[in-house]
Amino acid sequence: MRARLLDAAIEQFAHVGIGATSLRSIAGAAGVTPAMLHYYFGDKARLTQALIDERLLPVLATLRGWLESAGDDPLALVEGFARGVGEVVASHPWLPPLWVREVLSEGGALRDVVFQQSVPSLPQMLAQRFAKAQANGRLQAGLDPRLLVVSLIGLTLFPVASAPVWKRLFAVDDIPADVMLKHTLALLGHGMVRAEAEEAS
Amino acid sequence: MRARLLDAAIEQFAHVGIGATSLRSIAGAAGVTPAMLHYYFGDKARLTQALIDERLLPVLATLRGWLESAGDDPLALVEGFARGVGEVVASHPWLPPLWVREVLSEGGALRDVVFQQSVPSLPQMLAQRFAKAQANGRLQAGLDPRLLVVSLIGLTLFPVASAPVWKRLFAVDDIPADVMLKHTLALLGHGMVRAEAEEAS
DNA sequence: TGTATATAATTAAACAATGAATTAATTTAT
DNA sequence: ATAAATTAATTCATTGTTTAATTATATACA
Repeated sequence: MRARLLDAAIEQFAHVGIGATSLRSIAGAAGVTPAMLHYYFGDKARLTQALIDERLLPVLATLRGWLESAGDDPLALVEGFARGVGEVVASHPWLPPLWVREVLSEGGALRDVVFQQSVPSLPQMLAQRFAKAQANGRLQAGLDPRLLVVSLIGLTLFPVASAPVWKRLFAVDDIPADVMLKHTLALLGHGMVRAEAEEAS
Repeated sequence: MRARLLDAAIEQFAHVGIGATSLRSIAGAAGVTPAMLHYYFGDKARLTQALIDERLLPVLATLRGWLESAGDDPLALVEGFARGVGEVVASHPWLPPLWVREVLSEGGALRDVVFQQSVPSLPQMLAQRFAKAQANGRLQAGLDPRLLVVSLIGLTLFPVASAPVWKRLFAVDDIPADVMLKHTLALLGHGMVRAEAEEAS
């Protein structure tokens, strides 16, 4: 039941936002009484924290693991990232909307929490690894590593029939492009906002 | 006062979401009593509708106007788009977060309303115009117009010191890069989601 | 010009509905 | 029979909404 409550909660949090979600509707979606939420989590804040600890952070750790185990071959890196994002999004459909609403957005309720727990910025990691690959000569000189990241995103958005190489890299099985889109946008946004903030300080 | 209420409302709607914003906090931010909202708008739904009609749609029309008057010279098109987005975002800082939260996001409260009113997808318009420019021979063959759109976004996100031409195109005066980012993400997301939906049908 | 009067703008107060949070009682499982 | 799980019922704060009363603003008239 605890798990079902977490399921219902994260689904609604992602769909309409944390602030706009009532404990009643969460309990209702799980088919139980609102008192169950108090029984298992205490209050809304601790429910949210449980969601972060038990659902959000593990997923981010998974994505990070993909990057860390990808070596520094740029093509493997890109493919691993695309595939990893695709699989994660396919199995956790709540991630993109939740990320956009509550982490990426200004005033998002999870923004500080997620950032404080030193979740690494995935796009930043990607960019660093591309830079490293370039330093190792595995990336043709003159191609800015950052442009690679950009292309990664762009080619996730557009089905580019005229670029077969890229298309092969981004043929992430049967995951719809718009799902890929939303998640990639969210990830990108996350990293960019942080990068800007760090640059300013 | 009506205008000040709209200001306060759109600011909070953008910042914490429509569902999570109370009429009391809107009135409080405007320094008046909640009854003023009833006096001017009736209820929350009509307040939201007024916000759409009087604030959101005019801004979108402005952006569309820039595109329509840009001709089909690709460089002018890109520059005009970047400048237009920059100016709009600078004068309407609530647009990016509101767009991400309530239009782009699944379950966003403004999603259906905005789409129903046949707001044109800016990225789609951009892509079409690039295609036209390419057909007219003004764009070097082999460069997919869609990639241009992607690069436009990418170069808005990353300060690409190694690509002076692009950098010149995107030197949008003193508009911070992260502001450009958020809005571009939002615009992009809007267009992409619609494009995918139309492709599927 | 000054004053009365009507209209607009604003507040104060209150209502019903919903929300979060808690407690005690009841069921279910072990 | 003991503990865990679940519900019913309750409390208190907040929200959306409305009404009546009050203040300001404009308009008309002497």
